[in-house]
Amino acid sequence: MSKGATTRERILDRAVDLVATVGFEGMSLGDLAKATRMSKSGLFAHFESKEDLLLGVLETARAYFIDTVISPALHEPRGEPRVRALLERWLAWVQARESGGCPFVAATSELDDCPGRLRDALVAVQLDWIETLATAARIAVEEGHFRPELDTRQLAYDIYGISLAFHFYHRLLRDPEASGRAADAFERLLEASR
Amino acid sequence: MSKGATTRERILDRAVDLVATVGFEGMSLGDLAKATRMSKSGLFAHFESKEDLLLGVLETARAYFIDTVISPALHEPRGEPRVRALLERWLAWVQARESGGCPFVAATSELDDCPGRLRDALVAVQLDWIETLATAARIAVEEGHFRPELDTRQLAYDIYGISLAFHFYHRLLRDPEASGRAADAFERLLEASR
DNA sequence: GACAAATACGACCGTTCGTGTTATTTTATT
DNA sequence: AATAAAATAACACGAACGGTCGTATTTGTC
Repeated sequence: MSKGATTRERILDRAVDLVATVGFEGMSLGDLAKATRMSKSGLFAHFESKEDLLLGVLETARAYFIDTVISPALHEPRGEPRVRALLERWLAWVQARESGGCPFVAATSELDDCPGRLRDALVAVQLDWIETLATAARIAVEEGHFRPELDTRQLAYDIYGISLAFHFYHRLLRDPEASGRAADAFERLLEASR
Repeated sequence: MSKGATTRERILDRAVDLVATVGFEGMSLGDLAKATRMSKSGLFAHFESKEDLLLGVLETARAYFIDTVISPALHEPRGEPRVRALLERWLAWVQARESGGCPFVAATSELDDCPGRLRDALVAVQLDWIETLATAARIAVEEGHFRPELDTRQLAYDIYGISLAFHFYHRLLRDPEASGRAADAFERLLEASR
């Protein structure tokens, strides 16, 4: 891989963390230059615009999310264990990124009213995640772990809600019981799905 | 009331909408001046700093939230009807603010990592809301609508999750079924609480 | 080691940021 | 109608913004 591509990746890696902390709008090229110890112009030469950079950030975060949340969960046995792994990995993903939390959650509030490629990319990521949850639930129905008439898309919604509530309790309220609350809600949800 | 105080309120009213759309960091004094058709300096004379202005925005939004969500719900009969009213009014509150959604949700992602008076004020608002939910649930237990051993703080968490999932489905994904999903989840939650 | 290409740099553009200071207009009181 | 006070505007400031440009430095190839 060329040196340029390596640098570009290094920039994007740093940018993912920065964006999660200060948001998409909040990250300036100057900040990112400082964080990567490059000059602003040298850094910017790797991208054709700031939007292009931010799209790169989103794509990098997406790849990282797939690696740390989705792929490992897909190696769990089909059915309920896989559904369980998806939520648990997501909670761990939020807790691991101690500063900033989930970059997609952070991005949502700033982008939900800003039409554009960036918003489209974010919607795609979120729909994909919800689809992953629903599919895992459908497999759990096929495996006989869940009731046959279960509305799997509704289950995806429910899990999504548990996740978001955890994110807010944990990161804004700093509630030490956040993960306990999430676990409690999730277990009742699984119970009701069987 | 003096003219100055009137103007200050007018500014804050406009600022609440603007903040919900572009976020706390995203709203500049220039934007707000344009929106209120005032000069930047004439506007700024009503506040001693931008943080002071933003605190005013938060307080204004809080008062508005109490008027449109909490107070009407508290006029509903004690017990389950009141719990139901709280969620329904919250969903309506999000849908009514077509641009920006709930300003508190918008503010959370930007402020959860920024210690300061602004964050403290936001946490207070959210804790107050959660406490309101939990109290309404506790009353429903007293009234015999809900099971005596129900964990009412957990119920508040669950409702919080349903609300947030609605916010994201509705505003980011523009899912027309968002409110149906929320209603479905809520009815099951109530059922399980009886 | 020479040379072209890739990469990074410092300086700088016009604009906007938050925030002062000063002047002008509007309002309230006599 | 005159005047004091309050409210608004005009203007300037230094810093930071996204972005450009010409130049220097590094890199890979012969």
